[in-house]
Amino acid sequence: MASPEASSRTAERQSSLVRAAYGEIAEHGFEGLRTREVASAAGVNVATLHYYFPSKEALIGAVLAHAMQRFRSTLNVSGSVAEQLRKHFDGLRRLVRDEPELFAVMGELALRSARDPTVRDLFQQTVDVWRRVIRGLLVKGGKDGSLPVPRDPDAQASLVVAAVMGASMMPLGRPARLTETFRELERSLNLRAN
Amino acid sequence: MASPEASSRTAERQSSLVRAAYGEIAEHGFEGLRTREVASAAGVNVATLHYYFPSKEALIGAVLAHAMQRFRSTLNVSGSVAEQLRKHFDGLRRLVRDEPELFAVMGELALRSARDPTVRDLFQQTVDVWRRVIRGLLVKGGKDGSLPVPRDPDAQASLVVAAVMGASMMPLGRPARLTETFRELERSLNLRAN
DNA sequence: ACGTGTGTCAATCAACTGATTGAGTGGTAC
DNA sequence: GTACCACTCAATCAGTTGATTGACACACGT
Repeated sequence: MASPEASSRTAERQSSLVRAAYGEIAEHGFEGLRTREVASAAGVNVATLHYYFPSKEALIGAVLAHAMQRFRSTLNVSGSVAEQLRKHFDGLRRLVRDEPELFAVMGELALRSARDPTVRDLFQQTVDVWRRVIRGLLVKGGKDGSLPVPRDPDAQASLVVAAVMGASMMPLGRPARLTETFRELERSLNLRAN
Repeated sequence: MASPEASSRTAERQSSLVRAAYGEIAEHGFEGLRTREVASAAGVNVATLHYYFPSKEALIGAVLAHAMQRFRSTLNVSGSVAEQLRKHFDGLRRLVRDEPELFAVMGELALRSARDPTVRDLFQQTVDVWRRVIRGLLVKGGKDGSLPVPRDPDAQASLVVAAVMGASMMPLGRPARLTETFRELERSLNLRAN
């Protein structure tokens, strides 16, 4: 044990490498992810990267965990049911605006999840939690009368998840499309008057 | 000119290489696309591939055109407006079931379109045509009374596009999710009674 | 002063990748 | 038969990639 801050220093270096990899993936995709570039962006040597992460895959695993945790943090909201749903959408809107890289990375992870079991497990689990939260809110809103009783809460939740993923993780043209999609989604859930 | 079928033989070889590349992308993504594998899957030498396509990028361009044309072919439907929309969704469902590789490839192309201008142009254009077709049907259905007059046809069309892309191009868990999403989408457009 | 463990780097390795080369092969025209 | 053509291949090239190596620097306990 060299010093008391040794572990925190290690954690910081790892975090800096993960953030660098995160940015590289957002910019170039997995296809263009190079350990040299990651190390360089983090301001260290390639060997240093391999000192903290035994392999490229281990680094990707850390990026995966980081992205999923980042996304899950948007699921914690409070208030009445309708309010929670509105807040959830507002939070997503803000996240898309302020941190578009997160969705670029999540899109890459989504496609990779079809081939990489490690990615699939955590990614699918996160999406599943997300869908259950939405489903739960819809059902709860139907019970307390703040929303119409849902005929098919599973299907509604699936639609929300699919639409948000499609709109945010794939480049669909002008950003106006994203706004429209969110607006219509809220209408279809009776969260909007107009 | 060696023989009258020389050009058709060339076209066939090119097509076979494109289909091979198509399958490779569906299976391994752009990240795992190797010219050697494509040539091998098509049963020819790497040099033969480069005889028909000057570069890997040219091959990708051909795959792009092939995928987009394949998708556009689902947009041609006939009948009353509501019927056209229903047929459109049925066609999409069938395509997802019978040709899932198409959507895997389109997902890869969608992400790549953020970085590759060539891909972006054709891909965005295709998505745009798609959205306009849906929007047009919704408006027309409102006019002839077969559908409710849409408050915001642009937003509705955007929601459909986003939801279908999210549900079909990204692995969202069990296939039931896809069925649910389509069902709810049809409900939100008043194409379903229940 | 000395030894030890942590962290960092330039240099290098083996494997891989897109692309090219030169030598053919078989068919066609004359 | 021979000159020419489209086509194919094994072998190879140059550049890239993830990962490793050996040397070195620094802090700290003794």
